[in-house]
Amino acid sequence: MSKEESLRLGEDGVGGCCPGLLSAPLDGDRAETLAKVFKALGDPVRLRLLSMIASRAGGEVCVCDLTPAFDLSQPTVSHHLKLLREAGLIASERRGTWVYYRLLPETTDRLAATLTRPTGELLAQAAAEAVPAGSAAGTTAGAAS
Amino acid sequence: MSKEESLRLGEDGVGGCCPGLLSAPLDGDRAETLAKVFKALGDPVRLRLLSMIASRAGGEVCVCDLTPAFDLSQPTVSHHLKLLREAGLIASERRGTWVYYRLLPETTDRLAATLTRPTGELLAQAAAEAVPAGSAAGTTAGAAS
DNA sequence: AGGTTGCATAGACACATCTCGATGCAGGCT
DNA sequence: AGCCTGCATCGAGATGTGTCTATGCAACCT
Repeated sequence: MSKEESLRLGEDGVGGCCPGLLSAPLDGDRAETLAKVFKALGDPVRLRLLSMIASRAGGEVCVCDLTPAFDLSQPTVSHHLKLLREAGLIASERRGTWVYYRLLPETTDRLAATLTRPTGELLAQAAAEAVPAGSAAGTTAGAAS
Repeated sequence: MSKEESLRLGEDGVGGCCPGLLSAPLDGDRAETLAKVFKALGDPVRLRLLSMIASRAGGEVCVCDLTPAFDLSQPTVSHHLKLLREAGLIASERRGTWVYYRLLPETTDRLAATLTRPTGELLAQAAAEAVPAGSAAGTTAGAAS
């Protein structure tokens, strides 16, 4: 359990190197890696689990608190936790009888960065919204047929 | 096609109202809605499609440019585009013979916000990283066994 | 009109995923 | 030791997903 094969999004996701989804075409390998993390988030049960873990005051939640919060069997909840763990979104630690889960914020931070548009576009949009309409007729290149 | 049932993440995702995944436990309905969008991102082909669309200079891409970029049949690419559309991530418009897709940045913006930690935690972590270790022994409540 | 091209839809099939009950294993009790 | 509790893993069954070929529809071009 200690030697889990959890995902690494690559150190380059946030630091300014790799531009994220929205600014460059994204090669196949990175797409594959990213897809695994998004797939882990693509289930309402896992989203609620992650949310419960992340929003906990102490930063940790006992599985014994998570399981009864769902209308699912204990093995099913355990299965979902495993997927979140393998996606690198959470980590677990056993202390005595109980197992505690905590968020790995690096991963969610990197995901958020991946979904964030380059600053240039944000500025452009802000400008476009500031000047409602009318004066800008033809700003988006030549859309004429 | 114009009356698609694409998802709305709710106007509250970003404006400061709803706190995102990581700061409050996330009720079942919101989890369900969010999961659909993440599920749409949980496939490498769709990630690459979204990336190609989002990073295009003019903001639009013709399907005729997307399809040959993949080692997949035309209906398969069309299917993936449909899922991205139904998730509210992209929109399509037909002009003459060709169909053009463009990013809906509101959705990715909201997703990024959903994955962003509340500012308090960011500050706390920045502080923790600034002061490497040693002086702070016991800042995280009582984790002592 | 007839033919051609671009894209979407329909139906089918292989494979993955979600869920469960049964079982295993670690740690704490009496 | 023996038992009980908390969590993980196993194997099975139902459902969902990704992909294909075949087909349909819209727009353009003789």
